[in-house]
Amino acid sequence: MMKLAPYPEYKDSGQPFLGDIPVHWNLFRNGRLFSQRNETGFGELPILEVSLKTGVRVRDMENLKRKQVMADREKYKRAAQGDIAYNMMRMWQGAVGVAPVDGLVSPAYVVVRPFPEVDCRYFSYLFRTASYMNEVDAYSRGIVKDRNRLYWQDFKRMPSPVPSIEEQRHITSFLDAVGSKAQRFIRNKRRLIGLLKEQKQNVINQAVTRGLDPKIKFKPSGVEWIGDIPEHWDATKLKRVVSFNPSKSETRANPADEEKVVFLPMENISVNGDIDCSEKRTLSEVWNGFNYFRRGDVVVAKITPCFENGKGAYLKGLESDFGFGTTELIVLRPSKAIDGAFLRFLTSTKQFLLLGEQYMTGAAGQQRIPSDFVKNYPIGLPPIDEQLEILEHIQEKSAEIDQAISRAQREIELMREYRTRLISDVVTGHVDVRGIEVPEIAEDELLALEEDTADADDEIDDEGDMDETD
DNA sequence: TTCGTAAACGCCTGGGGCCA
DNA sequence: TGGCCCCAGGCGTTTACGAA
Repeated sequence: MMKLAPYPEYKDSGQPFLGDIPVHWNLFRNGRLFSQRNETGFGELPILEVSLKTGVRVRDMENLKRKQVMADREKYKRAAQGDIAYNMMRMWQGAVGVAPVDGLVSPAYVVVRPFPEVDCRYFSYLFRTASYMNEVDAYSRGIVKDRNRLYWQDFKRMPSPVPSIEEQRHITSFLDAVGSKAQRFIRNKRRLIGLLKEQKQNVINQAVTRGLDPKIKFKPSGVEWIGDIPEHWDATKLKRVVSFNPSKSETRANPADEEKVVFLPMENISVNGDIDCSEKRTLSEVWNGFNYFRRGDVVVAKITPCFENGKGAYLKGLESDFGFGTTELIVLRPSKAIDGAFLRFLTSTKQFLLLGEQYMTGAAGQQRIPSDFVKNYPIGLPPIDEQLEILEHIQEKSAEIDQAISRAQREIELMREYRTRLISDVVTGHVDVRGIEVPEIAEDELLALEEDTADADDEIDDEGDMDETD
């Protein structure tokens, strides 16, 4: 990260949200920088949309995700290339951007045309800073926050810090370059996280299907896609060591009782095997129509996409002795020959999930895994002592990998914080970037940056599931 | 008990209508 | 034109329910 210094001299802007600004900067009302463009009757132009995520872009009419009701294109407003357009209902959330081409926007949007001393990209950065959005909120009107609108009359009263046009351009180029660099960093970290997750899965797969000692003798498992297994392991099927969907009559509980037990809907089971036991229901509520299980059982989701995502859990930490859950689970009760945690790993391996996908039955989109597939799933089974050693090994290796993943996720968060803070500091004049040389950025890199910057905020909580197509 | 499928639900994005 | 309310529609996920 580069070392940046403040400007040599400052003056009071008179605006609490800005504080001091460089002495050579101006503070103008937006009405001094932009005029409203209210032109209609250009029905042949492409439709533009403004959203919180993507700023302004051309709407893809051929691959519309939703059918937009478009009353009359002639009533849509024209936004010329380089104008700023904002969604008046969402401006306080940052729904603003620069029109990439001449196009049309909804009559509910506001289009502003820049005067010659304005570089719209600089103002697009400024308008999306947290402090400016707060100010927008204060200038917006509406009876509830969610419906606050920023009308042109109010927008034009808002003050903005204004460097010279040359400095605006330099700042914009600088921020584009920094953003591009940050995005590359984040992309690489995401790749790393993806690889680490894969590595963790491989550690598990390797350990539960081939054991820990690569030097021992192997024998053919008899199943082509499993390959060889250690010679002293049993080649068997899950149904030989697991009982399926045990009967609730074993609880000897009275179904009419008002006793409360844990209830697990699908959403309370996570893909990493954690369960949320906070939901409790009475026996009379759940006795009929739901799946029964007890502490120490293993559950596997059978419906798409839960199965494909590997949803399932080892119910070691179930808060009540037994409980009930959605019928979209298969309940597996481990025998003495197999440890519950080992069983959970076996039913979350890549092989199990990929093969299971091929056996899915039912209507597209809502398929289920047949219980026969699970019952007849072939496995290599080590002696119970060895299973425990394997579990210990997985735990140790997973902890190391999890640590590396957390570190990478934290680095991404820090980079985003740095980028956001830097943009805010630069466009409000808190740091001086005039003397810093800006590297050239290719146009396609710039376009990618615009998309990525918008997407990035959504991905913060879920780094692993991102589409790594680039 | 298993399976097929409709429907509910939440989230998200964005636009239209009505009235003053 | 402004102010406000409500609706449309996509999509993924999950539940509910009835038939086999």
